[in-house]
Amino acid sequence: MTTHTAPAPADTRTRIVPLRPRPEAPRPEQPREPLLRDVVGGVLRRERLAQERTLKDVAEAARISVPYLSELERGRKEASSEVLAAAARALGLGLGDVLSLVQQELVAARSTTAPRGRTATAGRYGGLCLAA
Amino acid sequence: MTTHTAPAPADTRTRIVPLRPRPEAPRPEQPREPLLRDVVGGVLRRERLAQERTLKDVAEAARISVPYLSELERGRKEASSEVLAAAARALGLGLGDVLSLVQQELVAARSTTAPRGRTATAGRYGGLCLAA
DNA sequence: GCGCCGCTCTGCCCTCAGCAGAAGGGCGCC
DNA sequence: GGCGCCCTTCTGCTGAGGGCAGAGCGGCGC
Repeated sequence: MTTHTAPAPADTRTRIVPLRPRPEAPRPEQPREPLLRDVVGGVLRRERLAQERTLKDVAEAARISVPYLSELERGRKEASSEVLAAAARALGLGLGDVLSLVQQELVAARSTTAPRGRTATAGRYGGLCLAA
Repeated sequence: MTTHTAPAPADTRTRIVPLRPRPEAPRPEQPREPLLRDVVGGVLRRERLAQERTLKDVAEAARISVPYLSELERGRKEASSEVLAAAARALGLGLGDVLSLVQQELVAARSTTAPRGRTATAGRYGGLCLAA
């Protein structure tokens, strides 16, 4: 069963030209990236509090139940695309806004967790500066 | 370290200082923001193709089944936090990278869909320019 | 004390995430 | 020309978990 057939990389079937350098660090043990739903939940809660609104208020605006919104904010349930959009909307935000905030937190968390933390991350796609 | 006048930034649990003007356009109708899972799927597929890799390859790296990865890329199934992280990782990206790309697509889509489209969106949190 | 308000915990049901198996479709090989 | 391989997508199935109604708990005004 061993690699008798060889790596045989040259399956030249495809010739799409510009290959991006496939990341070949298989598992260099990047410890823990925070779980997305936690970060999203945190953002939602922070925004809600910043607006001084209650779970009930936002939940109704988003057409979801109060306990469920609570669970989302605490990162205990996974928000589907529709629910997330509704919740964001209820806070007067777009998906893009929420994602911005989430990203900021991810970056912040990473820099504290691994101060020299660099993945392929920012460098490549980095410069997205969306202005008004 | 207790700046006693200022709302100490020391902890995340900051006192919510300024109430943000609650968004009071309740919900007239903002017609269609693209569904998150579609955008995410598109990003995953594009990245995979850019690396010239197959579903099988990436699926194995992410420890998920091939058909399921296909569904994710096509936006037919919702990706949980863990699965999304695994898929991103399998492509050599972090969550932040994926979110960046997703956000870019959202912005792009919006500008085509609603050329004058402005929500509370970009203005407020706009300037996240993450550099190296 | 008592009731209200805001949040969280407890089950419950039914959708859907996630997968094994097999069916298209394209290209190389004999 | 046919055969077979590879990548992808479709078809059911099962168990996990999304989403909710209802009750429980601490705080504050009366």
